[in-house]
Amino acid sequence: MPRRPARTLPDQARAKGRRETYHHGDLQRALISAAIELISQGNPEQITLREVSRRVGVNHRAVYRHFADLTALLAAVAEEGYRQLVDALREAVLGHRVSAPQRRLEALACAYIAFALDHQAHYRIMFGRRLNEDGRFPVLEEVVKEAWALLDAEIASGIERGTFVARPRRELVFSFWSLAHGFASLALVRRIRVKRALLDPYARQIVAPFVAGLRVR
Amino acid sequence: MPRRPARTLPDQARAKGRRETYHHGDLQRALISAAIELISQGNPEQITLREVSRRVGVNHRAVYRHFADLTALLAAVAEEGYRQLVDALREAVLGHRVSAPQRRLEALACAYIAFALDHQAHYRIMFGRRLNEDGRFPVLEEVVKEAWALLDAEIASGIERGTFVARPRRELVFSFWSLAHGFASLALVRRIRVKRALLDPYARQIVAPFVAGLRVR
DNA sequence: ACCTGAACACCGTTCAAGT
DNA sequence: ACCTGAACACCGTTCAAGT
Repeated sequence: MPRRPARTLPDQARAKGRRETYHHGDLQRALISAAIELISQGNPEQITLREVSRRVGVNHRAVYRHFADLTALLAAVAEEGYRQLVDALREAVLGHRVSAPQRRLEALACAYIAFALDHQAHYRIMFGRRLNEDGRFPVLEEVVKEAWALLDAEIASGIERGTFVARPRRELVFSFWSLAHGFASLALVRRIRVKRALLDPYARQIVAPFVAGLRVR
Repeated sequence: MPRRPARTLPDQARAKGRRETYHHGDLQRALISAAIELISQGNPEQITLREVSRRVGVNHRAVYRHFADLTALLAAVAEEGYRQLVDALREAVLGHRVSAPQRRLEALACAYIAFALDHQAHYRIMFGRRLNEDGRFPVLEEVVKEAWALLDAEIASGIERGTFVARPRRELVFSFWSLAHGFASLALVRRIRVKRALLDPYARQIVAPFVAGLRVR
């Protein structure tokens, strides 16, 4: 458990020996981190305002300084998750710069699904509920678009090379995303049972018909 | 709101003019129906033991006669959902008895996705959480297998006809299911925005690369 | 500006009873 | 057998205050 940084406690407070629960760091950041740590081995439902603030060491009311409500905190957690996902996907593409478009798509699918399985609760927060129902979290939408752009670039380059069929990219990206997300999501609820060690070959098999269908004939 | 069947109220109770909240019908069935009705226009989270029992007109403790806990009620709701899904899928296949295997798969995908969109909260209960973590609901697993069997039969017949590649059915079924579930699930959280009226052509486009990839070359 | 404390209206679940 | 009622330990959120 990360200790509160003993930074700028008001002198009065320190003198009185009280206010030990004041945070005075980046409380917003601390709350998000605590929430993510809280679910690192567990369920999304474990994120409650009260538990998270307890972990950070502040009154549960303090959360409302930085988040309008529980949904806002969850949106911030989701946002951070999408950022991590984008990083993971980017790394996967970078590791396959010289591969054929088909292999690159497979690598992308593997990275995507591995992320979901390795961050189960986090992934479920990212995709389990409509968090942005009223359009309150535009930044969240931005980060999602980054992930989208990554997939889109792969499809685009495959089409450009003449390897993939020249269907509208939008369709193909959604199709690929549905496939990867569907597999990940079914694996998370154990409708598909996969051993983590065998994930890569399994994921490749699942993606295979789609990738084959992309080939120009 | 369905009224309690005025059946076998104990005479004493009737005489005293109390016990009006006794149910004395098929309370189990009534609770499941009330739960499903409760979410027919709304979120899965609206199902609470207290609200459901309120709707049926019994004390919230009465639920525990028929369900071990909230999860057990949700499992029953999910079970009923899978039954309805199987019916919808079966109807779709029956409507396309004479079509080519590719068209039949497309029809199946459309029916699947339409079900998810038309029963959003119900679908999210079916696929949103691991309900059967401890293997407590074997019947639930049975119904899921029925859905599986339907998809499997389609793939099998396509392979048998020599239309689909002879890959292991397990792989192909999971791949198809991932695609359909992924699309449905992304549509539910609005990561994919589809107008309900345009669902069928849209779904067909999403499934197209997969179906193309199934073709023997 | 930032945090607290008490209060409100909800939960699921347990225990001990009523008919 | 079946249902109730009070109690417990949780929630998210609101209001009014403290420093």
